[in-house]
Amino acid sequence: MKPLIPSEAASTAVAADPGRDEPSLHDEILTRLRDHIVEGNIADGTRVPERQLCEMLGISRTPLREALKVLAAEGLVELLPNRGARVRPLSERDLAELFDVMGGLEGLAGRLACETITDAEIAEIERLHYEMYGFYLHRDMHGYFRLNQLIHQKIVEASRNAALKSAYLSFAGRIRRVRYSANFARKRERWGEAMREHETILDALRRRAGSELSDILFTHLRNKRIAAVEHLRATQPA
Amino acid sequence: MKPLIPSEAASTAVAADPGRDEPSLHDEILTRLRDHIVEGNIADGTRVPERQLCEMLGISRTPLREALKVLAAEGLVELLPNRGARVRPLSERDLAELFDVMGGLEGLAGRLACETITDAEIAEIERLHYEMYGFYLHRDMHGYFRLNQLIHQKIVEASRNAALKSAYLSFAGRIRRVRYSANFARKRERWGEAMREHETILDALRRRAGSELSDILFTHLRNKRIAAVEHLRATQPA
DNA sequence: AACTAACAAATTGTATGCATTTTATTGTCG
DNA sequence: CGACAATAAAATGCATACAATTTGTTAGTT
Repeated sequence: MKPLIPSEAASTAVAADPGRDEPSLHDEILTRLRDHIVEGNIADGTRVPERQLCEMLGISRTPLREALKVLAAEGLVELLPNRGARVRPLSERDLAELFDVMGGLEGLAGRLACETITDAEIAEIERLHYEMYGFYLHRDMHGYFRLNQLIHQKIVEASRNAALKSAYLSFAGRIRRVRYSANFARKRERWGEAMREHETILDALRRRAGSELSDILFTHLRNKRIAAVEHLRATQPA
Repeated sequence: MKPLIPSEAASTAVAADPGRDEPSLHDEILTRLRDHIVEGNIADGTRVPERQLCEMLGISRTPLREALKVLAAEGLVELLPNRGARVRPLSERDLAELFDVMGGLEGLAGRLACETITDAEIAEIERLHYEMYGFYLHRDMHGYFRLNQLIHQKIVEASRNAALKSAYLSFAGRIRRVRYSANFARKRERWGEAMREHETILDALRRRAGSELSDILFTHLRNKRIAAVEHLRATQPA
């Protein structure tokens, strides 16, 4: 038999300790459903009966409904009164709004990052930047996109603000589907423009020019917004 | 059944479907619980058994648990694995982070507002500003605070971004308790400083200087943050 | 007397069942 | 032949019931 280790439990007596509870069984369902939606496995506006999702996930309706409520709060699904849940369709307007919010959050992240970022962190971002530049030169869109995401993520992390990071990830999830396809369909000139913008981002970051960086990041995202909305309009002629 | 006035803050998760009545019974519970927590009727970290809340709200556990999941997603409560829900305690760090995010969101709102705001809307905000100035001169803290909130809200609305507004209201709810008391405890010199900041806000808004307004609003909220954290430190000596 | 271990009560997590509302089908009328 | 209405099927919303985990209490041992 496995003996208990009493001293172990006694040593962990901290009250306000973040990152203690996470391996919850219920969160797994939520994550799976979220991923399933974010990855676009359910078409917009499709009515999905609860039973169907239940047997797909191998669970009962109760935890599923709890997860759906959360996803509705996150804005991923729509909960109509007595008519069930649908994947929330993203209108042009929605997409534009979400990109602007992302721009605001990234701008904030950049501003905050400038307050406390270390030389090592900047060096790391520089390294990613040049790696991304390599993908750009080789016209490797996939690699470029991956590094691009990573750089933005690093900036958000450098802000040292968990609430900001959480909100950022939530909004990022909502535009994920469109974001991918929009980037891949991006025009050549826009790509070069984006690359130049990234150079100014890095420059402002090096100088710890928070306010300036905030502006640049917002504008950067605004340009992405324009490209994304154009792409949506082209692929989904409403 | 008694008709309920749909709360503004509750619109976070609600589907805005045109031409559809949404007197959902479940949203009422969510709103009531949220208000009950935001207004500080439950002390931080208190473990509240579900049954107790059930009979308090006169419902069963199922809809209550769904509401708790949503509130957890909003960051108002903490859901520990098999140990139930607690009101999420706000540490100094949490408070500082939340204020910074609010600053970022308000800065974004100001920036966006400058793009499309009408003269009539600016005139309305000017009116509120001078009304607030009156309260300031009469040292009417309550009136000042009310108008202050209203002005910030008007700027957010002028951004014409529903996603931003929703996120803003959500974050505002999380710091509401502290925000009230912090404002009332505000030092005199800080009050005057805040009033001057509001004048620069109005000035930048009149000139539609988006980037500038963004900076000012962030700094304004940063100053509020400092006051709020000081207040929390004074009232809750950790 | 203090600490540990086992037991008991309570609480949470999940599943199932019933009432209400919505959606699909079918039969009738214009 | 098409549209409407009544009925049937299905899905949602809520409540209750059961299983698993946690917490509080008590007895035993060193």
